[in-house]
Amino acid sequence: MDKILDIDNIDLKIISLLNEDAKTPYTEIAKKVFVSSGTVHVRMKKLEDMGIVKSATLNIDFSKLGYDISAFLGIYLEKSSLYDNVIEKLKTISEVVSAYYTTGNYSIFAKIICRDTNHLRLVLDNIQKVDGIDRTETLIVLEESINRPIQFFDKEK
Amino acid sequence: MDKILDIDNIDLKIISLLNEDAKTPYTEIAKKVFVSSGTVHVRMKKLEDMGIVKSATLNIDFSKLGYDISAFLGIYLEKSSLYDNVIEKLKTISEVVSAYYTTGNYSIFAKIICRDTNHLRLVLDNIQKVDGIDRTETLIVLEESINRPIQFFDKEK
DNA sequence: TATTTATTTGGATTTAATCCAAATAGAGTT
DNA sequence: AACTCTATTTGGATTAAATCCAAATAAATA
Repeated sequence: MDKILDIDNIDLKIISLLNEDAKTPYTEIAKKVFVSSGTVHVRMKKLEDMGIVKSATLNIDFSKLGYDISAFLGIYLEKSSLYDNVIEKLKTISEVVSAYYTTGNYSIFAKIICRDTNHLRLVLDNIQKVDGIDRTETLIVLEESINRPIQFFDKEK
Repeated sequence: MDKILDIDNIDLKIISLLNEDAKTPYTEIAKKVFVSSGTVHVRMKKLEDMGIVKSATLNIDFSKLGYDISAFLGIYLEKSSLYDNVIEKLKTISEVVSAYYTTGNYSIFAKIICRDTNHLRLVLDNIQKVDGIDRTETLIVLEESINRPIQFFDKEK
C-alpha cells in the first residue's frame, strides 16, 4: 500500500468539489464538507505538499482563440531506443501538448493543437523532420464529444 | 473572421498567466500585465462571458490517488450512424474522460482512467457491451512524457 | 472640434485567505 | 479507566484579495 491511506473522504470531497471549479472559495467548500474553512486550508496544503494537487489551470475554449484543429499522432520510430531523444525534440515543439509511451503499434502517441490546416501542415512537417521518427499516422479531431474530469469520488464507500 | 478580433494581447497575456496557475491573484496578474486589477477583473469577466474561459480545474496526480492506469481506446462501430447513441452510453461510464470523432480507422477515439488492471478489465468489458460497438483497440499508457497547456502567447506579435 | 461610447482607474466595501493559539479528538500506555 | 502525548480542528484576528462603482481617461464617430 502507499500514501492513499493518508487520504480520507474529506480530502476526496474537497478535491472533487474544487476539481469542478478550482476557484470556489474555501469557505464555501467548508460548508459543503461540514468542516471549518481552516480545515479545508490545512487539507489542501497537505494535498499540495504530497504532490496530489499539482496546480490549477483554466479550461479554455481554444477554438474561440483561433486554435481550431487538434489531432492525435501515432508516431513510429526507427528504433524504439530513440524514445527519450525524440521526446526531448517534441518538447521543443510548442504545439505538442501531450505525448505518451503506450502499448500497441505506435512508439509514441501524441496530441497537437493547431490554428488551422496550414498550421497543422507546418507542425506535421516539423515533426516528420525529427531525427529518429520513421513515419506518423494522424487522427484529426473533428468533434470533441466528451471531455470531463474523472469522478474519483462516490465510487466506493 | 470571428470574435478573435475582440481579443488583444492583454487578454492573451492574462489567460496565459492564469493558465499556468489559475489561483494567481488578479493583483499579481495586474502588475505583470501593467494594468490595474480592476481591468484584469473586467477582462476576465468578458472572457468568461464570451465562453473563452470556461472554468478552472485542478491538476491532480491521479496515480497518487490510486488511479494508476489510463488507456486510449480506438472504437469501431457496427454502423457509423450509431455515433451519437454510443457517445450517450459512454457518458454514463464515469471512467471515460474523453471521446472524439476523428479521421482515420476508428469511429470513436476515447480515453479512460482506471485504478488498476482489474478495474481496467471491468471497464473494457462494460464498453464492449455497449450496443453498436463492434470491437475496440486498447493503447495502454505506460508513461506520460509530455502533458502541458498550449502556449498560445508569444507566437506572433 | 464636439459628442458619444467604451475602457480604465483607484479607492471603498465586501469577502476570502491565511495564520495561530486554544480546544478537541485520537492513539498509545500504564 | 485515567493519563500522556500527538495530531487535528476550530474560530477568531489579521492580512490580502475580489468586487463594485463613480469619476477620469481614451477611443470612436460625426
